[in-house]
Amino acid sequence: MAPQTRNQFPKVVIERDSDSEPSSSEEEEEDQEEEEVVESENGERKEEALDEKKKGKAPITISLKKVCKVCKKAGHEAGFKGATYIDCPMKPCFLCKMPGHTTVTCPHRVATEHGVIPAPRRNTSNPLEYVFERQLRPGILPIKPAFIIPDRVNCAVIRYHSRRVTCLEFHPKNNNILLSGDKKGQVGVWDFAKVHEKIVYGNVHSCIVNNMRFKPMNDDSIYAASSDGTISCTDLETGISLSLMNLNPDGWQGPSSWRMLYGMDVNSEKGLVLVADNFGFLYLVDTRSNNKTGEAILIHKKGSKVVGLHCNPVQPDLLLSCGNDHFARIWDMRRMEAGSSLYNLAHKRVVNSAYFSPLSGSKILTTSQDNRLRIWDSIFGNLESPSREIVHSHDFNRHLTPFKAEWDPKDPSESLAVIGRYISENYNGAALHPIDFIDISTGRLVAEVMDPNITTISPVNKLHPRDDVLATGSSRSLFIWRPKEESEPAEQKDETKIIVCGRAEKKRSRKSGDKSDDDSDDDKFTSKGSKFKSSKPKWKLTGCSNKVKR
DNA sequence: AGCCTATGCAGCC
DNA sequence: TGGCTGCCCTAGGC
Repeated sequence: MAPQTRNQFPKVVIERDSDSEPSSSEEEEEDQEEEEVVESENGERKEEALDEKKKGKAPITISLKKVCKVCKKAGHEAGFKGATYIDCPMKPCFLCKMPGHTTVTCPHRVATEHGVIPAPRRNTSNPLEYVFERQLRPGILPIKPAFIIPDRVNCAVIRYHSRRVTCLEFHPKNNNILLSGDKKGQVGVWDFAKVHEKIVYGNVHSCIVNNMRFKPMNDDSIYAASSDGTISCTDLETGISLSLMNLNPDGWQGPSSWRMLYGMDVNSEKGLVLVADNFGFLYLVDTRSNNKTGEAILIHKKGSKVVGLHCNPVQPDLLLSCGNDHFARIWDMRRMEAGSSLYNLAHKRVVNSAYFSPLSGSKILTTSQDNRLRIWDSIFGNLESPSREIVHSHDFNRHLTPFKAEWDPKDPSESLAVIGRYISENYNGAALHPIDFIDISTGRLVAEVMDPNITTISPVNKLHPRDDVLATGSSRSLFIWRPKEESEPAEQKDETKIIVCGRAEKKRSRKSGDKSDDDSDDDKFTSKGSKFKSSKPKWKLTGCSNKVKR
């Protein structure tokens, strides 16, 4: 099956604020040439060589032996051809991990259904399930309303953070405030309605911010868990941060003792912040006294990282954890002790995230590094095996923030999830990594959302709790997506507002190494990173500087 | 344009 | 258990 070019980009072209672009006719010619090349490569290569000879081009012994960049063996090639990635046939499929075929011919890719492996429906006589079916199920809409997909970039801050974005959080009340944490330990507060209003607090943590949660009863403050081993509580107005817990009071004593905090959630009923570390332990912090309560509890394999914690939205006693020991585990908060989990949900690889469904709390959605999403339809039903597995490309890569499938908190049917895609696809000659909306009740790919300007992978995504808005963290940039307005001729309505921050971290020309008062260059945001021609990015760019407050 | 690097996990011994 | 090695689509600086 030949790789296909998919999707036409809407001509949502606004305006350029510069005349220094190369003339368009030139570019178009180049575009055509490139297309020819791509086409010929889809066909027979030998013919191509013959053609070359006919044309009289010097056939300098470009050895006919093709050497694969991936496995180094001769006879075939792998890697990018234009915007299409050709797999090495010697490796198992990059998507589903099964041998015998490559990604291009993977059944999970060819099928629009994205590949669902249904689990056998077992009859259970579990009384809890009966209660669930009687009492909770009627509250969940049997007919799904049409999904509304935010599929158009409304505004963005390019290179907002100085390192890649690791987590996002919407403000619980103020609809236009987005928080973002980064790998360097900084926290951004952005008002995306007043696009220019934004700040980055530089002194919150000393390395990766792994999770943020708003403080219940005081939505001016956030908790953050970091790989520096501390939980912070930061005032969003002032940026003043206090540390609730420090697991490395003696500083760096080597990697075998350095504790990092990953999973975090707040249980407001119990007045607790729950955090877990890279050695398998859970810690509880009282939100009133800001002090650790009780002893650390081993909740995953000793020495393994616990990457996610989630409190059930309707049953405050239920906790869900997941981690590098390939398990997601369900706990009863009333009796937390090592080995006392209610259920252990097995995965083939590391579990990047595990979330209860946002409204009923009765479903579980997990993202695992084996390129599969797993869904358990009812926590009161049979939990021995997932109800469905959905093959989806979200491989682990040490340089990327781990992918996490996130529920749409507004979907009354609790069936829409969003997750970034790792593998790229050829969209009009550009290799782009879309953000996928998946109906987890069927495995159907509802929408793949992308923009020719975003050439980087988007592992961090969050759907707005009230509005039809998607926030994306991709590399160091943030994007806000809204639904395309059908009624308007997309042409001019609603300019896409893009703010481009400093080109890069400033050289430490000044003693402090701080760049807070520098004016950063307003350079173009183009798809510079892309090796491929793409539809021309034509967003109007607004230059500005990025304030980092320390 | 092309090299370099940060640094997570798995699999091997 | 621990140390070492290798890794299929990174991103961005130099």
